[in-house]
Amino acid sequence: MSPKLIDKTEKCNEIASAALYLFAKKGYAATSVGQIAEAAGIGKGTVYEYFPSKEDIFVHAINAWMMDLINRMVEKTRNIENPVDRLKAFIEMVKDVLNVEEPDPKKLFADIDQQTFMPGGAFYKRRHIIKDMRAAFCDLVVDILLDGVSKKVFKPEIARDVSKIAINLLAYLDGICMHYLIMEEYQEFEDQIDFYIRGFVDYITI
Amino acid sequence: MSPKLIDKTEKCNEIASAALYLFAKKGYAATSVGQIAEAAGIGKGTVYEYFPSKEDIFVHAINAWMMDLINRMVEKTRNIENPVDRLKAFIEMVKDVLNVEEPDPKKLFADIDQQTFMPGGAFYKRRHIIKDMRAAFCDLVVDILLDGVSKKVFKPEIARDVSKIAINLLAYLDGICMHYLIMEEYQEFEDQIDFYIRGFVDYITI
DNA sequence: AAGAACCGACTGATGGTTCGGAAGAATACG
DNA sequence: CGTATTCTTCCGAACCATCAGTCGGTTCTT
Repeated sequence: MSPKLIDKTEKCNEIASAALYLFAKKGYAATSVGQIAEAAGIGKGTVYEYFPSKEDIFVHAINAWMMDLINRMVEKTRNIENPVDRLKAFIEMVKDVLNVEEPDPKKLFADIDQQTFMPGGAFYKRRHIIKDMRAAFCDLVVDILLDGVSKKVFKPEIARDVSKIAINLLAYLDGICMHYLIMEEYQEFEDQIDFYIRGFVDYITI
Repeated sequence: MSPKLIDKTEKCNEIASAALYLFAKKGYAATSVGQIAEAAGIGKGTVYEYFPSKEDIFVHAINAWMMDLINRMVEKTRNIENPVDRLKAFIEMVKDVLNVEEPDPKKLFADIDQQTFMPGGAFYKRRHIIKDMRAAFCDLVVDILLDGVSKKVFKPEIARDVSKIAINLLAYLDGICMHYLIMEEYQEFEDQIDFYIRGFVDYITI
């Protein structure tokens, strides 16, 4: 009637986790379902007991990865009292994400864009997932900024445009990270961010 | 001895141009060599008389596209006297690029990143092409800024950090364009840029 | 007639998805 | 207690579709 019961959710996570590692290592297209199965220690057919398609594995894996990322960022910056330090800690985390070697995050980013923009891509009809992720990052920055305003460290007038400012800061970080990933000069990358953030902090602090 | 002579270069450009249209419409992976041949009005085998591989078609097509883009930008901004207007004209062109409908540029950008970051990608071992393109854009911005300094419209002290400033501006534009492409809200996009540029111009003008 | 230009059928490899059935565990029954 | 039954879980061989790239031959120009 009801033999061997398995925690489907847990197994899904295991498969997605193994898959994420491969996606980050070789890219989505170059990773076959057979390799995912092998990495997860199961048979190819079994994968399809837990996911209807390769695309769904990607969506699940990326979703978990991004959620984890944003959670860690919120956690790490939550208890920093000084708003300027908190902002800088956030930026430091953004920089750190890029320097993970083994499962290479830049491949994940490239694949996410690909799957978001191409018709038929895994995220093409689930763009809301990507949008929600961006919104979560934006919320964190807004929170840091408003915290600074309430502590009388940042100018009160930035509260009015706080979401514009947050989006612009995130856009800059996005762009400069991309610049670094292409140009591959870490020192320049750090200098650029320092230069920018100095101006930014000057602009928002009282 | 020397029969039918064809302008190889010209034919290469024709094929690449037909290919670019398809790449921008359906993406690199979803475009087959057969479709490129059909679009160019030739047979599949003929394509291989002009290009050794599909990847080379992509490199050639993207190269031509980016060159044309940068040339048009230089051309359009060359004769604007007022440095602030010139800067704004440049930004206007960047915005315009995103709004080309038919051969969708965002798919090209996604494919370029893909082919640059993935081992074995068309640009993976030719990253210098992408780097050079970015450098060309940077040069244009630097030129605009220094022109403004020499015309006593922009602060003289920005000359020292002019290349840092240019890269940061381009990074911001990159990032905010990506933001727009994902979020798909044009009004917000324009407001964000306006907001940023107002601050930027304030910061650099005397 | 020589060689440049062209062509599309063919090849070979790849990889997502399906499927028929094996292995195993809980229950039902004799 | 042992056997049959039933349903879950697992599996990898086989199926199928898709192309990038090749090749042998045709057409065209000089």
